[in-house]
Amino acid sequence: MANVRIKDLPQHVGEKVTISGWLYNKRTSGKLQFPIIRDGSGYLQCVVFKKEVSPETWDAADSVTQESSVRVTGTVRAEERAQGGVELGVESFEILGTAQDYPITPKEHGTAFLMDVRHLWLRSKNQHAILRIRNEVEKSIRDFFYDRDFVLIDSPILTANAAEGTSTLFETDYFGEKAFLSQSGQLYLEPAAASFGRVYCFGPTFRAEKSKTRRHLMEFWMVEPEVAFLEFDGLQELAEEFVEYIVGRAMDRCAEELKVLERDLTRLENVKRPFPRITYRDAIELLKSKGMPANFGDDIGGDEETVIANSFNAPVIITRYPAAIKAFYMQPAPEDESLALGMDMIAPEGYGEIIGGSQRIHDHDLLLKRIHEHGLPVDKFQWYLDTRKYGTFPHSGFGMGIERCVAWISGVPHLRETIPYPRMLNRIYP
RNA sequence: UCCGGCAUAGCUCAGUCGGUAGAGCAACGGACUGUUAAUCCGUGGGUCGUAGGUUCGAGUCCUACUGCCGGAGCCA
Repeated sequence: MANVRIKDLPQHVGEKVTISGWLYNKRTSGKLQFPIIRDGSGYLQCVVFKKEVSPETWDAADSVTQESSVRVTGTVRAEERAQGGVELGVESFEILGTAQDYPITPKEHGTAFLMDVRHLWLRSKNQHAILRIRNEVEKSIRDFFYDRDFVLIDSPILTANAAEGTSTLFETDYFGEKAFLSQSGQLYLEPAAASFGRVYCFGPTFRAEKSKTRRHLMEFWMVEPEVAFLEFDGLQELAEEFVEYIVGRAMDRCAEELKVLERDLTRLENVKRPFPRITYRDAIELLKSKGMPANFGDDIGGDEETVIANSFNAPVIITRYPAAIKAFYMQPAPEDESLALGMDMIAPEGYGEIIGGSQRIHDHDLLLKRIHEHGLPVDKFQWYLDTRKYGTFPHSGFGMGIERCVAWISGVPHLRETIPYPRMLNRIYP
């Protein structure tokens, strides 16, 4: 008999089916047992009456332990008392693999312990819900760009040079030469934009910074669109449309998961265009008015971001930063060339910067000057300068961190739960 | 790298003034024919992170170290 997925059972009421999965929990009452099975698609209450089954089936259901794998056959029936509205009247119950002393119990645990057993923690209800939301976010990102005629350009992970010359990179050996794990695909996308007009990359990125906060991972996923002939205002519109779309998709298609996580949906319903936009100068004034120590020219730190985010209901776009505190490739603002046409999008509720983007310098000589000013090795950037040498064009792009986005949508406080196997300071196992 | 905190049963924790190690959950045994984190009765389970010091006596006080957690910086 073919397996049926638990989520499809309401369409099989009255039929005899076989379910394969793992024992989530079990409640017993003498000659009656209620094993709860999960199969990845849902949870199913099974009912085993001693007098209705063989001694072998009874013993199997009686002795089965939490998280053992099982195959159960029985008749589906509608039952109000069961979660999900259906239950399975068991005829046969078979243990495929016994789980001996499963470490995660239905009671509370600390995150240090849970991270040690991350490979098992993935089975838990909340983790399952978070990773399903991540799955939906990743699919909606691909749909968004595919539907708008963007071409996916997979950027290299092994690179010869530090993209922005700022962050600390993981170093590895490349047949006797130094190589680094990529911290951004952007520089590789700009030339590709001259081939397709609209491109994006989506993959893992690596930062060797010894960050120890809930907003940081050593290995995280980033999506980076890059658009030819798109200028600064259009870039902000693209970022807004993108974020509104992703949040909307998650609310549409992950309602069940958001409910499991007890996410306050009113916070997500506010994510509608246009988002509030303020300049860096306004942001500094706002911080001062809230009594924060902030001066023009300072970087906006985590605490400051949260204060700004809490002043608005939707994600906030901050624009026109001092060029001195931003990356070398950002286009100067036309009205004041000490400002850069860079934008950050700050998520609400203290989740921090989810998007960073800019219009790129397209003038060859200005870009060369900036490379010199930042002390970067010109020879390593020759290929990057070529985009400005052979038919240059104004262009813009941004990067969005997937984990921060998923953490915000899911309402989980720490990034480590939004990626299946987080790489953090002092943690590369499992 | 810097600042703060924590380390006791498989897990989450309590442990008073320094005087022979405790609870809940999990595991195991038993009772129970509609349970919803089922309930009830019982059993087993410990090198108190490591090393040193003070003391008649240290889980408890002191020192160092290790590990972990949270935050800062950096950033997405």
